[in-house]
Amino acid sequence: MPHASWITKLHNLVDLTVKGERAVRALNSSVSSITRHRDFISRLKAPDYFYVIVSGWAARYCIRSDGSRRITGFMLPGDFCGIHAVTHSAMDHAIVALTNCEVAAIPIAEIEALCSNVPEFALALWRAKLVDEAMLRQWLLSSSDALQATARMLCELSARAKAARLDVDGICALPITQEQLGDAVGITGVHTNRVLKILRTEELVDYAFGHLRVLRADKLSEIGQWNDRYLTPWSARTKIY
Amino acid sequence: MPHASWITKLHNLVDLTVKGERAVRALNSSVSSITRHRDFISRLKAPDYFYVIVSGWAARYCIRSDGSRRITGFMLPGDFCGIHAVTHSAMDHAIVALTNCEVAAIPIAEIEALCSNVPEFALALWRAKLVDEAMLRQWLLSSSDALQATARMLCELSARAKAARLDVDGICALPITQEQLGDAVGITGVHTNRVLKILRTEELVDYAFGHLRVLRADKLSEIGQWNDRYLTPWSARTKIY
DNA sequence: CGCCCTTTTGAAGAAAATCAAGGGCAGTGG
DNA sequence: CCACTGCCCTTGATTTTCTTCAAAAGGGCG
Repeated sequence: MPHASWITKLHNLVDLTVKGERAVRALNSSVSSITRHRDFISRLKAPDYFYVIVSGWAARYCIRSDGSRRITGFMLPGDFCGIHAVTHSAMDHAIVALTNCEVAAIPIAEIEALCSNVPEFALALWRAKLVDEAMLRQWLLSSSDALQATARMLCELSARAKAARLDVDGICALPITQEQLGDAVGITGVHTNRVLKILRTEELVDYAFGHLRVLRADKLSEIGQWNDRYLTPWSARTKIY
Repeated sequence: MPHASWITKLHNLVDLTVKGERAVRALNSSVSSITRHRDFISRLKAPDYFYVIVSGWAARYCIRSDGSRRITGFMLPGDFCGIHAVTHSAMDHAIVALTNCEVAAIPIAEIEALCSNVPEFALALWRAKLVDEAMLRQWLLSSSDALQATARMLCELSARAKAARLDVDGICALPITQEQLGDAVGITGVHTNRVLKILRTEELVDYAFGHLRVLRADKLSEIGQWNDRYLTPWSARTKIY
């Protein structure tokens, strides 16, 4: 069960041994296609499987009482979810396919066995969760300033797309609407549009529906008060920050 | 090494067996006193120990480039931290004592051994982390409305204090300033004050420095769009939401 | 072509930040 | 004992930011 992007992700997370990689590839899973806008993990119940995104983009989200939506995390190919299933916990949020997706569903028992037999896999799960959490903290951190929050979001998505090798010549797919981006940043779609206009006219990014190219990574990071440390906190850094 | 509040917390998280509880009590740890406003886990490096709050309040926080602070999580007696140490990861944030605290430092190796020998302890760590993450999502959800966010925060803190048995006759200690509360809610101290005034004049809470009593839990929950599901997602609920 | 979805822009209004100043209370020291 | 100081709470006035409401323009597709 290859799913190259997942293997890439795991290698980014830990030193996956040959034995470990073999065990991951040997997992039973069934891949299904999810159409755009459909939830594949719903709220209030424990998910039935552990899921890995094979292709497409998904998002964690909650609906407010006024009907508005807040996206609390993006999931790219190689990303996985379903820890709630492992801990027999009900979801406090749902996960929706933002684009048409292929997702691999893996039985919980297989994941549990893998955690016991391949220690670095358990470590990978922990690290991935710590990164998820760090991203949430970063989102909270910049949530008070729309320009900063948007710049930060573009930096983060661009970096994650690069890490997942989803970019080609510096251009990465960003198959989401401005409204969806706003739902994640915490601002309205209208305001997202205005903020993106600033970033474009300042020639910091080349953005249009479907793709993103960061033109001035230095400037964009500065505006977004962003750096990539929190995405791989386990890697030794020689740089002084 | 009792630390009753930690045992209580673990029992809230999982069905801790007698053997498991004995193993937890047998842990080696050294308790130290942290004076108010001092960091006991700093940013950019992996913590040296796994920590359990014995008494006092602590908080996870980040500093923005303009010098302002965002609190991204409160820690009450019984709460623990240090997963970054277990995964050999650098912290993306720091943890500060909001009041004078006693914290128990437990060597990482002891925690790792406990995870191997007491399966429900490992599960407890996972569940606690899922709750931390759910809290962050909730904070993000309500971050656009100060009244809602503040009401929600008071609901959450009150519920957590109750769960940790820190309340007496419905009054729980809340030993933090309005500015600290604002740092957590994501608004200025001045605005926090105005919002609290509303909640007080509406007679929803009895709040003053040091203590909180929720007078109208129903109303407060409604304003804060809050319910306690995300705090214990593993417990079967018969209620229909 | 016409429809739907998305983007874009304008104008008015609401929410929160900022700036500024005063007040209460506890601890400190003359 | 009382002035002084520091910290926190409180309130008012002004300004900035973002939302809301509204409308029009672009683009892909049956």
